[in-house]
Amino acid sequence: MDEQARILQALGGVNLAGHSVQGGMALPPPHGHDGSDVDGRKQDIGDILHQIMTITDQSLDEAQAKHRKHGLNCHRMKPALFSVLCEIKEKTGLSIRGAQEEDPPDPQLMRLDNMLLAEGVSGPEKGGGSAAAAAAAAAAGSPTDNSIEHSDYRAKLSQIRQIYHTELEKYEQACNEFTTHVMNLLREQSRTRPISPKEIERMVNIIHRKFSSIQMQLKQSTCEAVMILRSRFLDARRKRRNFSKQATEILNEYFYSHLSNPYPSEEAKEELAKKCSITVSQGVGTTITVAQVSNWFGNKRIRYKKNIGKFQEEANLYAAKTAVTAAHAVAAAVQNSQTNSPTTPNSGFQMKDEEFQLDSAENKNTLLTNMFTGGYPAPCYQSDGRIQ
DNA sequence: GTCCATGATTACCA
DNA sequence: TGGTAATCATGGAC
Repeated sequence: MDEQARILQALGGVNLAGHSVQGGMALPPPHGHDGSDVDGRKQDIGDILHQIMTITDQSLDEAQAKHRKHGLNCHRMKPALFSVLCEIKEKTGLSIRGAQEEDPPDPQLMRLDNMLLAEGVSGPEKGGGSAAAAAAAAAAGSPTDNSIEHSDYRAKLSQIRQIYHTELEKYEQACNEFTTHVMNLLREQSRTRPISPKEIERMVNIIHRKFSSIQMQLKQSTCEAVMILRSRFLDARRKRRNFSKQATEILNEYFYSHLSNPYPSEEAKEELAKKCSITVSQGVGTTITVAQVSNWFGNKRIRYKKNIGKFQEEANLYAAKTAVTAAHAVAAAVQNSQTNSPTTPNSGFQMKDEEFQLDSAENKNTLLTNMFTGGYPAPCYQSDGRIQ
């Protein structure tokens, strides 16, 4: 069965504008005739169908050039045939839509959206991702010494956010413009060829899907930029900062005054961390955590043990400093007529490493010698080894 | 750019 | 679980 015959069959049962129905085919009576000339009408319909089928195979310009468009539009059979063609096309379109619509949400897109939202790039601006920056910094173990880095991070994140939104706006604008253009074209063409509103809608959806994929690329690039930014600014390893001079002095004082047992307890570590962090409020240092104190002592023990000679001068220096501090304390005590007899520093500690014990014992002698040749009394120590 | 100092990380051990 | 040793990676002086 050829196309024309199929369409003619499809016309069966369709009432065209309330005209009479004959033999399953609704046909309008020819103007000025009684409608008995069936063969003539069939020929008429055949002609118009042929013209329509031909014109759909041609470009609009080509069709217009041949003045067919106007002729067809003015043909008395055009509205009826046109609506039938629309109906057929609608049925075809439905079967295509059934396979294409109702796509599940793309999990990759969802991940990207969630990440952009969490980083403060998309969604409402909430301080440019400072929460994310703070969370990452806290995870890195330095909770409050990141104000400068945070401001840099926020500035960069704000730039990313701005670029993202600008690009997104451009894409949306381009999408809208293109959609409008295509819709206008289709509406224009719908006067000539059978294009239903649903088909236009389907085309719009296709366009939106295409632009969505472009948007996804934008989101992916933005996420990558944020990840790079995070690793640059917030990665703990990259963010290593030397401790302040004051903090290093505090730690060294403790280390050299506890040389025979340089293993501060948790309480001592906390106290040291607190003492070191106080310098922050004076604006001269960085906050130091208990974990960092542990790291520092770990490194110090290893490096001291590896090269005692190198650290000898430093040890003497801190021994002298400790002695001075202790002398002041003792002087104050004497003034109060409270005669507390100082205990021997570092007494009663168990060494964890025999080799280290020997080295430290030698050094301890040096320290004590320095203390007493300098005329300073030994410092007072608490039971846990802390200086009073 | 090189070199050294140093804070952080990791694997391993007791 | 805390300490050691090796190593990485960065800061800073030169």
